[in-house]
Amino acid sequence: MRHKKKNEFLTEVELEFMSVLWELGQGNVRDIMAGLAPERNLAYTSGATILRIMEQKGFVTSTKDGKTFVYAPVVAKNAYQSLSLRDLSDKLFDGTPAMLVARLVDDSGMSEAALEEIRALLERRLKDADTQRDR
Amino acid sequence: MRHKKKNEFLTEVELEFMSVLWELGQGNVRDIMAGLAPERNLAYTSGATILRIMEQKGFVTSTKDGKTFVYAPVVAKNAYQSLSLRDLSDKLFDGTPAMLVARLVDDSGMSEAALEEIRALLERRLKDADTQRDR
DNA sequence: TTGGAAAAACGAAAGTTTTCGTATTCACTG
DNA sequence: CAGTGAATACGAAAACTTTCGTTTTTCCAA
Repeated sequence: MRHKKKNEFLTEVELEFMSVLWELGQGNVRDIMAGLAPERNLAYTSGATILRIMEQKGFVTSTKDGKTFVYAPVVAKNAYQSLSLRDLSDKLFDGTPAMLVARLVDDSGMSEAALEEIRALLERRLKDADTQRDR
Repeated sequence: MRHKKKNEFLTEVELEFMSVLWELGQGNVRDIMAGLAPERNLAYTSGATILRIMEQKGFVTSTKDGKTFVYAPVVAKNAYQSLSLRDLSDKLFDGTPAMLVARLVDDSGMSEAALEEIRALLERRLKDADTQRDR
């Protein structure tokens, strides 16, 4: 017998929907389905079901506009990005984010400009840390 | 009706097993199960089934040692890391790896040491790029 | 050579995900 | 105020995941 596991992660389809919702800020079933990939042919009721489930799981909330539900994200995209990165780092990079960046930099063909940008970001971040420590 | 999707990604449990296998290089069912988290109590037959399925899916190969299967990874850890990063970047960071790193660095959970490590890495990478360009 | 231990083969059960059909509810208009 | 079109509610089917029990095979030691 398996015990029910509570998962803080979105499923594949849920992530599709949530991505649109992050983009829109909020929307009803039709709004959100309109934002999916065009080749995605999903029955209206399927979309409604997915959003209902997402609300059950606590990923979105809804308010009523007339008879229609308007959904909004509960989890911010930033927060979910962080969560996902921590998860990936733990599971696949021995919990060492530096290794993750190394792999990414080694094979994503990042432009020199992009690398510079990241380095600048790091320096700013490190300076902040110093300031904190020395205070 | 859903159409059968071929997934190049490991499931949760498969990743647990594969991680051990990457560590060991190769191993039989007992070897691999011994490498799982200690609190993981899994029947022997479960482990055997998981590895059989992983072989069906093409994630591992096996050779026989007497009556025992010895499994080895087909996909290298590096390659799988890259695949996973590309996937995450595509799905959650608009296909922009720099944004991924930015989020990682902004994430307050990172130690100063880890930040330093990443900066060192980037600097090395940038110097390499310069060397390439100036040649 | 054979009996027993260990491994493999197989199937099945329970949970999750994805999809959609049918039934019901609801708001508005004629 | 009833009818209709749109939305929700609900359940169920199909695929996939995770786990394990039972049966079969296989090696080897007494």
